[in-house]
Amino acid sequence: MPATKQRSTREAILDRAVDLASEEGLEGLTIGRLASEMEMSKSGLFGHFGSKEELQLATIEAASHRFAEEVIGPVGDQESGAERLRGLCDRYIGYMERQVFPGGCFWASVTAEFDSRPGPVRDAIGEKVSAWVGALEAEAEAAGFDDPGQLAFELYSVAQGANSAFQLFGDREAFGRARAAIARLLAR
Amino acid sequence: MPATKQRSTREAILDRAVDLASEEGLEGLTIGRLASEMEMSKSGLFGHFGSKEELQLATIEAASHRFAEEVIGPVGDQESGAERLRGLCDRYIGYMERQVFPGGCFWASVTAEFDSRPGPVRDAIGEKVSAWVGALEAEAEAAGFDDPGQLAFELYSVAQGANSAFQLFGDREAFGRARAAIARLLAR
DNA sequence: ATAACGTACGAACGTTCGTGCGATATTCTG
DNA sequence: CAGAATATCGCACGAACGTTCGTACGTTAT
Repeated sequence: MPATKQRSTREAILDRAVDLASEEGLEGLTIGRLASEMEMSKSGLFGHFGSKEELQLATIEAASHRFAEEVIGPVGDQESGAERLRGLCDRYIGYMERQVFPGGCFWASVTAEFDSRPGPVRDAIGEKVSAWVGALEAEAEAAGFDDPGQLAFELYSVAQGANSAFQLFGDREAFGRARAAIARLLAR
Repeated sequence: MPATKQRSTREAILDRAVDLASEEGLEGLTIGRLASEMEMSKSGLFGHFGSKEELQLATIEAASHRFAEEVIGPVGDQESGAERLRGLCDRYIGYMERQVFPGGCFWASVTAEFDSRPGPVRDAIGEKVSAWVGALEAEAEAAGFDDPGQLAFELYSVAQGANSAFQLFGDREAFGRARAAIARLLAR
């Protein structure tokens, strides 16, 4: 079963790539380093992707899957609207708190890295982030908030702030602050 | 006047370095590229700093000066407390909106880049950011808010969110959202 | 049996990185 | 005006970067 073997190798690479990129960035994610961590040759690993950019794009895709599994999937059984919105926010903060990615929120890292570098990588990041904020907004709308876009923006901001404070200062208190802010926002 | 000449060259270098770093990051800030943009030799430029890390630290210092000039200085004549806090927030959002740094908020960029890399550079960034958030908190306290730390965290978060949305999506509306959120926070 | 394919390898390419060394030009000091 | 100090230069280095090459080993298909 070569297809299986291939895919599992590729997936193992990407699993590690996502962790590495969350700490070192998508540019700091180096083929040589990734290869040595996977105990592969550079060329063997490189063959799975064909270019560094393809590796970066595949890494973004893999991170998106992990994010969906950790944050969106678990609230699938909750009713759309206020309840699911609360669940999403809960999982969102929890995902940062237990460091699903070792370098903190993957999207915070790579957004800051690529927001001044136009190209396919930046576009791919933008699509993922936009889809996530859009999901928050959609639930806010279903919950009947009168300015869902504003609410989604603030929820996203507060989560970003908590991630930043935790990653830079190790300040776990930031998660409590974020939850308090979110609770107040959702209670309006 | 050699000291003057030296310092002005060094300052000119750092002025460009700060702009470059806000777009490419402190690691992407490369001595070769910086030298060619300054129309200097690599070694000539390198002599001013002695190591890349020293260049990074000096760049952080220069960015801090520019930030202080643009955001903190202009509100010096306002009365401490609610008035100055409002002024600081105003200048804070304005500083992002008119892109004092071409890559957006310098601190947002370098924080995300270095928050997983312990060392003197990360420490220097942490001190600057902490001083800024501390300043917000101090004004919040002077203004009589009952949880200044929480307020400072939320103000900082919302500004971060606006910067992120603007840099990634070019979404200027985010500044309006940020101002609305801030106004609501300050009116409590 | 043999042809084709997927996967991995080691070696090398050209480029860029940060960093040193010695020489030259400019400027300040006595 | 002589000499010390400073600023800048060209050049070279070793390492790491992304990428390409030719090759070898299994597995699958013919």
